[in-house]
Amino acid sequence: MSEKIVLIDGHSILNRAFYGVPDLTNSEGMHTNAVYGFLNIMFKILDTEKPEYLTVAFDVKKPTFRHEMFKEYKGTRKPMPEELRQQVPVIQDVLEAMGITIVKRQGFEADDILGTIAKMAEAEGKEVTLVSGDRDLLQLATKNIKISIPKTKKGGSEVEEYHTEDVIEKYGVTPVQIIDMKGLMGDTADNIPGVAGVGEKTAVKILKAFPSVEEAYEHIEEVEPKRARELLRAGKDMAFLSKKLATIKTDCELDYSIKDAKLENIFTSEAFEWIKKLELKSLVKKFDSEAMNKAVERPKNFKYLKKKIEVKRFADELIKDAPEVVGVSFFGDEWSNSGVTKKKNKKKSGGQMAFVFDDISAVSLEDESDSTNEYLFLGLSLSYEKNGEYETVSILKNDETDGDFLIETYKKIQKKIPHIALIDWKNELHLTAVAENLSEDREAPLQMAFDDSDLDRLFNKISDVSIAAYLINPLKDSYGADDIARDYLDMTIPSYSERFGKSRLSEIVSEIDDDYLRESADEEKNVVINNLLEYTGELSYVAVAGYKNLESTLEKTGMIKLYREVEMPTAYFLYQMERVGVKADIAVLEQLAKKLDRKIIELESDIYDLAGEEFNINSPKQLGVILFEKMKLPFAKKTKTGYSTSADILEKLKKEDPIISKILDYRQFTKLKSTYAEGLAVFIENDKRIHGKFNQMITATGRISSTEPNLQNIPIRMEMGREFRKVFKAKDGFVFLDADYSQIELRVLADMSEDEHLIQAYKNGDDIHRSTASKVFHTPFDEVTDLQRRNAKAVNFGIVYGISAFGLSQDLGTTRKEADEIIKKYFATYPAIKAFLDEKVEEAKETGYSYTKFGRRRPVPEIKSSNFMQRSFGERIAMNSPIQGTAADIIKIAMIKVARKLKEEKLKSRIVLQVHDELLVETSVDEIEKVKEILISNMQSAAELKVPLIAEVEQGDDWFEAH
DNA sequence: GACTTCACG
DNA sequence: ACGTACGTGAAGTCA
Repeated sequence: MSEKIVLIDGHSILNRAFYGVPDLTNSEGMHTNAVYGFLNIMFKILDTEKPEYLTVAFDVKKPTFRHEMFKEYKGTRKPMPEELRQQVPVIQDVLEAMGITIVKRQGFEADDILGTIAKMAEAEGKEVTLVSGDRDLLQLATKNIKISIPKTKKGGSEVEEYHTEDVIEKYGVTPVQIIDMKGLMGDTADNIPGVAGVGEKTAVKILKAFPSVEEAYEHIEEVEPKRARELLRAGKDMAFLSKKLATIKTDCELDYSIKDAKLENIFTSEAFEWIKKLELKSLVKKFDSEAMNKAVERPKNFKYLKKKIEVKRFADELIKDAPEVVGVSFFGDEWSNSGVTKKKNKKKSGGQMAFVFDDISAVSLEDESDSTNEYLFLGLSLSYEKNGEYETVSILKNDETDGDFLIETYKKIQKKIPHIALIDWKNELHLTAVAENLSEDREAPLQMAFDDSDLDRLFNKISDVSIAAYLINPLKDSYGADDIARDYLDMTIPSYSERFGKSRLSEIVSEIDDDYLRESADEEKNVVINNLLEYTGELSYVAVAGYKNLESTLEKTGMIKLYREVEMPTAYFLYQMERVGVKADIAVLEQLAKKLDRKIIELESDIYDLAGEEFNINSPKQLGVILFEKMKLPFAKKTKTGYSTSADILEKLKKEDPIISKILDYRQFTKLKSTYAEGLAVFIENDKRIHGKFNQMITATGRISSTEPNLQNIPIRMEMGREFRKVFKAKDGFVFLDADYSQIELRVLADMSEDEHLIQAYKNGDDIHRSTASKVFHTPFDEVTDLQRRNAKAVNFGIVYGISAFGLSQDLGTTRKEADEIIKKYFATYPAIKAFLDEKVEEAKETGYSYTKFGRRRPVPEIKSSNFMQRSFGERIAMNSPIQGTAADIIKIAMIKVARKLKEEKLKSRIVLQVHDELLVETSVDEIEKVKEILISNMQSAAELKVPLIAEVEQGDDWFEAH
């Protein structure tokens, strides 16, 4: 058996993959579909061919000789779409990471390179498989050179294969004659002109009689039919030029030798990194665990301390050495007390955060006495530089080295070390609190582990690399140790799930704990122990090794101030807010649930009666069939995977049939019951409070998000739903003060756009929507109608969202044309706003980012898309993000100012919720006036805008009353 | 796990 | 011609 070589036409296959695979992007907005398709095709070919050698050829985007000759023909070609162009260097990097030989040579076309190598290989007696998406290469087919053309058909891909005889069978000419064919008939795809008037039929006829174009012209008198003869005569120059253009060269001078293209293991760890970065999850399986775990470069010098005395000695020495910075990680599990499976964050994929979020349907492991503990502390790791190298020490919590002891040790170290680097400080604060057994007193969440007597000092001392990475790119979906290592240390470390699968860290620890202490572990256990300790060590190692790079990037991008003065304090006060929680009255919740239940049951039977049968009302699919097929209601308006039954569609059908309003009510009530009545109940802990999470590293714009449960979407707009705000109560001796900003986003717009009209209106304290209506519709201020005001309000919202005529028309219930008119009038009235929005779009196009007033940035990759819809989306993002993001910055600043003031004044009042433009403060009755003043003054002075920043405060015993 | 729907700012 | 408002999270259905 002779050896095999596979040659791939890089651009052609990438192109085919791009158009054959639906658009895919990773979490950063990188397009990956072409890369994904390319790799799939390549893997499939390698699987079937099992070659010894592999080479991929690419064109270089510079005019080559052959390009030069017919660039006037190729000049008409459409440029490559941006989404594809981005992927060209990526696939080359991936292939390189796989150790695959890539040939791209200035001055040569990929076709010519492939032709040359194919002939070279054939001459060496090898079997050649040439993979390309188009048929240009068929001329190279011989009995040793096979042309493979992958076809992307639904339900899997097929490959068309051509040796000499296959070409003859299909085209009626030999491979070599394909060149002559093209000389005669041309090739529209390649813009080869051919002889005018000669098509496939004639060309084949001629080439049946004469083996080549040259011979046909030599015996031109014998060419039949006569018409063809005349055409040939007229187009002689074209025929020869075309043939030349169509000829693939096989004698290029390449600095290439086949033995260098020897195919080795392509599933390298470098390639695995790429696959993870691109988030091509289905390809991950192809990499064996060896490739996954074999690091390019791995942290080393791991130590594990077990005895108290060892730890003490270590701490003393560390303090004596006094490194500038130490990486620290408190590790453990987050856990739930409710016995109910908590929902995980939807947005997680490849990497995970340092701690495991897993369900706890199983009986809790230990420590049942204190079921209010949300977190389980398991140990501590420290990492620092010594003699030019990093050393890392892990200590598991055990009977000797218990929580108190470890906290004491850490406190000692922290006091003497100027700088601490860590991953996800907020999480770590929770774990230190647990380690200290602060759980008894959650309302005084001042932890011993961190000296918070001087907050400025604290915020400057701590570096949270996760937050830094979020600021640098807020589009990622996780900022765990593995992510930081990959993105900033150029290092591969396994993610949590790669190491431990779905097990919780506490399970791993309890498995090995005793043996680890006794040093009596067998081989197998040692693997587990090492795995665990490596993992825990990496948490602090990555923090200390990565923080410099991250912080210098923050400096370069102008975000260091935002990081130090906004994000780090935010992390700290969010921790405090989570720890304090908000009181929830389960009795109110149960009452509401009962009320809803009664209504739901009633509605349900009414709906069945009206429909004439029972069905699942919650199934849009079944509902659609009932409404639009069985009941034949008109306007089965929208479809995607069926009929749309969304509220705005149903709303329009209300007068058609009484069933519609019943369904709308049913929807509303079941939503309230499942999401709020039942949903909230499971989160009420033993202290009668809900300790939701406020995530700082989720949103693209800088807002905070709320989960488990989401406390930022408690109903308010509908009467019935609004009742749920009565669940949230201030504890005894306290009331709620609820402070919210008035139209913060529009005020930010006024400030950033510097529009005089808007600024003046705000300075006057005018009703802003009325003012807009008055100006846009040329109506005296006092004569503005309700409709005009409503329309103006919708436009103001639209502006903030990144206006589009269609979106506005949807909202107003008018035509696109009318909406367009209104927008035109608006921009005529407020030219500075128009200029501002245009400028933001331009800026995003030029820099790739949107920026807030405080320097926070958001990448907008969509804005360069060749797809109209995507690009428009990018433009709206570019208009909205600076506004929404700046408002988010402002409320973060306000929150920090308020929380600091409460602390400085040693008040008992605490912020318990943040809802984007609102702060809810559980206020001690004796502090009401003071806190009111603190809220208003600090919120209003959070930013210097060109318009007044207004905050309004209300008071109540529950959230219903206070808002 | 994708898709719909709907709660909030 | 394209088919939408910006930013989130949770629950339910269905394959």
